[in-house]
Amino acid sequence: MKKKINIKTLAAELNLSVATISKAFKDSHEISKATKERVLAMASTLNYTPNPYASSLRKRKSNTIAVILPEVADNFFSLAINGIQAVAEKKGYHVLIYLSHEKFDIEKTIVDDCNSGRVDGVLISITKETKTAEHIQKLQDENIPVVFFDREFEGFKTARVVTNDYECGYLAAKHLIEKGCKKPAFFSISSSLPICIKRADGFKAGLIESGLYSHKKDPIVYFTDFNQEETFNQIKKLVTGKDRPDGVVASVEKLAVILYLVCHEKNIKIPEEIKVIAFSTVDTAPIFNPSLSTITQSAFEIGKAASEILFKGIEKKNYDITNEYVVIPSTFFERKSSQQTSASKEKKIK
Amino acid sequence: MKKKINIKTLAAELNLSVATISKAFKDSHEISKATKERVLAMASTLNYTPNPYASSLRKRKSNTIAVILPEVADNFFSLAINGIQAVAEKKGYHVLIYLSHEKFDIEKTIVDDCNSGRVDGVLISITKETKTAEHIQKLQDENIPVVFFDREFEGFKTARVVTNDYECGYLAAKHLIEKGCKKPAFFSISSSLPICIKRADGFKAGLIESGLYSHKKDPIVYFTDFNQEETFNQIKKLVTGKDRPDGVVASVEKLAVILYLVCHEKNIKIPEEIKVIAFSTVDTAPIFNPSLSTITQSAFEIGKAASEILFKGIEKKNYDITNEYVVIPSTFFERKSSQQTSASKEKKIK
DNA sequence: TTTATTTACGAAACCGTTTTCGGCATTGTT
DNA sequence: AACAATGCCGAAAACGGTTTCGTAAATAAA
Repeated sequence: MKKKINIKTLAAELNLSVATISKAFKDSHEISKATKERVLAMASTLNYTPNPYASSLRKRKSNTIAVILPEVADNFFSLAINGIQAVAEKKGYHVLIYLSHEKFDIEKTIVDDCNSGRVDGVLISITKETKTAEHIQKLQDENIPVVFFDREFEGFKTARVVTNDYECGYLAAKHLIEKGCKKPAFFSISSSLPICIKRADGFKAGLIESGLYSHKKDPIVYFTDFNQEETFNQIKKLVTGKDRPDGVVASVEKLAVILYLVCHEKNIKIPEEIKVIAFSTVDTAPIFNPSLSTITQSAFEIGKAASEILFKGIEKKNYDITNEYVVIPSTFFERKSSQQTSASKEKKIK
Repeated sequence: MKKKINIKTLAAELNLSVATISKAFKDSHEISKATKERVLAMASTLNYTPNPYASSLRKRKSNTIAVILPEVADNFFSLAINGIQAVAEKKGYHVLIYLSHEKFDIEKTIVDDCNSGRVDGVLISITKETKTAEHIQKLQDENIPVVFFDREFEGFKTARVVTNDYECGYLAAKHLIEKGCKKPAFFSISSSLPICIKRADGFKAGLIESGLYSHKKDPIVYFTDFNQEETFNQIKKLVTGKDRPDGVVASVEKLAVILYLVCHEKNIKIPEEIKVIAFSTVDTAPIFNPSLSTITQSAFEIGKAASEILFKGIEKKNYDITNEYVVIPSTFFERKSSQQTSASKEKKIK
């Protein structure tokens, strides 16, 4: 067990004070060029690396940010992490990843921990269960900048980076209707998540505008449990039952995939019998059977933008980021799953 | 700007010494039950959270691990992160994520930084460029446990968690041949990454065993640049040229996806004209057009196993993990993309 | 009653940096 | 020659916990 070398041993080795070493490392003007070189040289031969925790303690600065996600199963968050990492790396920051697993309790525990000086800022996408922002307020109270990305908490004043969910929901509805759908449905995973509400509201607005909205039959279908099999059966029932939808907008990728599986099993033709559009960042959509029309969020850009705002808040200490509100529009990729078919064409002509 | 409360203010508030507070928090037997309760109560009303860096500095323990990945674009690493996080969370550890972007220089910088006491252990999947393990050796020298997962560095003594690459490559080759392929090819992304070499070697062994291996025409095709378009053209050329393969094993998901795109564009029928098997963890493989046969790594389990070994190394200080070698077998999902077709059947019969 | 033991707590050193402040040369200014 | 300015460096006090060691009081053992 060889002795850990620190700034003191370096100082002793060079017959300098620790203060000098420390200053030499940050290229202070107080230190002569010659001395700096000596220090650097010795540091490299001794394999010295400054202890980040001592430094953080003294400077009250961690050079670390936290990213709190509901889960990383989805491709969206993978891409977002890339975007975040890209700018963190450039700034010389470290990034801690936390998973809340869609549980509010876990989210709260994580957020509270972030309040300890461990991080200089936090990026968060809230869980489906999150109904209050008190825990996040506490972060703000301690002057730790927070920015929501993708999944925000409404009615709470913080920086946010989201996509144009309402417009996309609207666009999806109009598109399906234009392609001949009479009874489109919206598959949602939450009745409280703003991201889902907005998409659903936009969708509903499209229906209303086209005179296809009926209060008796809510076009929004909720899939709130996490069990894949359960969801599969639920969709199967819906899609094979009477009054089944002839078009579906899936609020998340997973629901579209399960819908595809059901249709394959039940031999229901997409898009002839049912048209599908999904909110999704999956890059394999073009090779689905049939290729899947997607509303694709710029996940990387969202992550990037969010962290850029965060760093503004971190670096400019008396700069208020809580008014920052960035909307990064998604793009619609029209593919076969929502194509007009001869069957629907005829109906339209009739 | 309200004053940050620390253990000292807590002590003052309660007329106790800081030592007592500190001990109360770790439920020391030296502290009476009554005092502990007073401390906890006051801590909660004052919203006190101990400073982790002060603690880490003194204890020489960070309760943090590093995960170094080449990239997180692939679904594999998303799942692996989940597995890692699952056990880290249980142990009360924090996880830092680093991306090397397949660059050795970046990897080295990251690894060197990990040598500062910032982390108690590191999980790493090396880059394609990594040809030496000196930087990792330095970690070991400082008694920081390291475990390779998925992408290991061969000939270096550390804990490793991998999958049965050779066997899978062999199996894939045999499967294609059995289904009627006469000229199968293997799409690789690296000629040095053990993971690719092993898969390719297994593949080659399958060919040799079936008498289909020819030295004149190496069945291993390399795609070493990162440009999607470039790769697309390369594959297009290969697949439309003369002497094109009638079967492909893709060493990574991305190559299979691009191959699909090429085939769709060029109207080449899968599996009739070319059969495809991919090493992939993508969960949408069943709904590809056609559904994709995959050799699926248990990414979550690999991450989980790797971090469990790592924590063994962290917790039992004089326990040598460098001999740990876990192989988590992948599972083969046979789907339509590698199905025997009437065309190939006839050939076989002839 | 005396002595040993246990219980409950405090004083102070320590972890490895950063930062303030002060001081001694050396150089520049009148 | 006297003084100010500058360049270069060191001593020491933080930062906020943890840990060792000591000790007074309370209890148990003799």
